[in-house]
Amino acid sequence: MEPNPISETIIKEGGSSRSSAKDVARLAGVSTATVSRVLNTPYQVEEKTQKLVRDAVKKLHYVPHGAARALRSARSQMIGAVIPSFDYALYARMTSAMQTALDAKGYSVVLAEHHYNLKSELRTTEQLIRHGVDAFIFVGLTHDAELFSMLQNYGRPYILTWGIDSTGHHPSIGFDSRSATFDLTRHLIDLGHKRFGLLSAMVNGNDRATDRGTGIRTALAQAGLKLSDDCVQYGSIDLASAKAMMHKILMLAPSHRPTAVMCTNDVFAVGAMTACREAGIKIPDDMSITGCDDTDLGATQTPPLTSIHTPITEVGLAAAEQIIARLEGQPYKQSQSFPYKVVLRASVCKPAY
Amino acid sequence: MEPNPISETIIKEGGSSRSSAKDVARLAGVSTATVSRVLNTPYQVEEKTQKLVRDAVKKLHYVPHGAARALRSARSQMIGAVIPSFDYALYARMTSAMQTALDAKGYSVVLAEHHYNLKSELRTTEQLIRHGVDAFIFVGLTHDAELFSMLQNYGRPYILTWGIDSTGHHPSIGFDSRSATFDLTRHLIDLGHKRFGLLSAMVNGNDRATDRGTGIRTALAQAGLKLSDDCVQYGSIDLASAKAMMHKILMLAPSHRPTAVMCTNDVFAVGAMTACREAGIKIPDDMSITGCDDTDLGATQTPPLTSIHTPITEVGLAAAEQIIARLEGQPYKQSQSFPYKVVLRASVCKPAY
DNA sequence: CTGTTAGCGCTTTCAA
DNA sequence: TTGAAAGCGCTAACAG
Repeated sequence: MEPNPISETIIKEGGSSRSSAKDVARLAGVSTATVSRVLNTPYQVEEKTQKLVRDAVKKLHYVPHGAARALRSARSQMIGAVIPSFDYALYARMTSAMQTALDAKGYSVVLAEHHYNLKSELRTTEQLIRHGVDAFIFVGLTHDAELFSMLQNYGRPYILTWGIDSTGHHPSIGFDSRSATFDLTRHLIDLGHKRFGLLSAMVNGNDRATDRGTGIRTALAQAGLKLSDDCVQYGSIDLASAKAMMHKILMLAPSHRPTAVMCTNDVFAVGAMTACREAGIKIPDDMSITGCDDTDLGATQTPPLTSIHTPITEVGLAAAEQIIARLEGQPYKQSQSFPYKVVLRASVCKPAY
Repeated sequence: MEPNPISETIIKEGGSSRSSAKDVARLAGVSTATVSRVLNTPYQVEEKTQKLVRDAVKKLHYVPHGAARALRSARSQMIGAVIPSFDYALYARMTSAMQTALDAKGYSVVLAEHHYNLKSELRTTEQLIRHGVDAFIFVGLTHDAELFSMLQNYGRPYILTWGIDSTGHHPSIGFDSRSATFDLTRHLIDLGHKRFGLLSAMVNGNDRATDRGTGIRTALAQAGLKLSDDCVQYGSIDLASAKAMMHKILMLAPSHRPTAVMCTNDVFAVGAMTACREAGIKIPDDMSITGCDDTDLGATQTPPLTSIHTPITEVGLAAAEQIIARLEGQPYKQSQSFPYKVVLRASVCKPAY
């Protein structure tokens, strides 16, 4: 008996192994090229043939092989998001916004954290390039120099977020952190505060924290004030570390102790509030406290935290749109700035004299 | 003049386009097969040759082409994490834990959200399969039936998290939500509460919310109590929605109004606290409130929120380890359960009579 | 509008 | 221990 080609087809249909374009082509009675066309450039194929192919695709549960497509077309449809940390609500929210926008256009998000370490960011990005990621979104303007040469070398478009690159070297989407904290500091100065404290994220390679600090110092300097060294604490972004930092400030002699403590993020501010509560220090009467990023964590405190609303969803969406525009050769803006908003709440008031 | 093959090599070295195994082979004076061996099975290559190749790799900044490798070896080293939402702190934290563990083993995490929609989860997973993702981590036990057949069809290993599959059909890593809320409810009953309220996430396809509700109802039933319909509210997981839900409950006649409101997550609980504050209802004296997941958001409230500490970092790490074990054919446990912990804080007390 | 053919960059036999 | 050569599944160029 001759082997029957039809029975082979039938076996394939029921089989549980992955079906290929070849299988679809055979079932539909066309060539693999036509299968590819139906999926990628359907307008080049006759309606009737399309239906034939689509039916076969459905029947076989055919899903094109991404790696093969990526290899052939040099495009993987994957965007890398390289983020400092997932545990900070705003980074998570930005990623979420990006993912939604990219998913809608058929791109997938490949995710990596670098835990505020620029060398780790470099290594991780290299990994992603190796995995075939087409383009990148980074947080912040400061990065390892090698990062940019690597991206250039592999022809990978990228966008920096959370800041605006005034040198114009890199495409960027963000907001003016410096001016935001400047404004907020002015407000505290206007209330009559003279002695300030600062809880800051480690500034090493973290331009968001650096800029936020700079905005504060600039405003103080203009008012003839300054931050004394023992009123400035640096730490990692978690509540325990924030409490410890604030505790140190509360140990200062009352005549030295700040009447307002500003924080480069809401987590620090909430940790500071907790430390004050535990020490019996009243907020805002004995101590004014401000945060940054306007998270739910801060907004729901008692009293609610004064903060700066950063336009992070907008940044995430814009970054997604722009990276697609670059990838698809459409026009795009070199840099975009979104407005922040100072949100005054009951965690600040005039200093007690 | 003859074209000079050496100058061609020199040009390649300085060029900015991506270098391939061929380029490395040429520079090292070996074949591409040897380049591949040095990178993947170095013990098969003589030390001296290895050095030659590695030097060339460094000089050319060679990074293997992931798609080509994936195509040839049918493994992309990418793990898909399909998560309900990034905006919920605990999912972000789990993803973070997974990413750290997977990154250490050379795997990348590809991320997707489905916004609590199982059909969207199915579509998104198909996308990821198409992109060549090797294996998957999902949240929850309830999924579209087609999801499992698709995974089977494409031979993709997966793990369900945040729950324990008692049927043994699917590998799972999680904790016993039902028993956790049962315990907490018992505590409130012991305090003397008789009228309960519940703020729950939409239970449609969300087994975490379903189980949490079941635990509560079971404990109440055992004590001869029940949830009256107008004391149960369903909504999406954000503060505004939570406040609105709690507001409805506060509108009930005082004789009908619950003395304790339990929530299937901390966001709801904090929204409920806010609503109470705005309505002048004292917590815990006039109203006891409980959450679930023990987030910073709840723990830093005034008064601090009673909640359930869910072992989510452990789940994330274990899921990462297990998925690698499956992928690499090592032994693994079919299902793992981690202990939760009820965390009693000042947001609950005896009911006022 | 559709089929044929070549080849993306790598890994993996098979031979030497 | 190494090289030559085949081919993973797909898309793009070229014919027809």
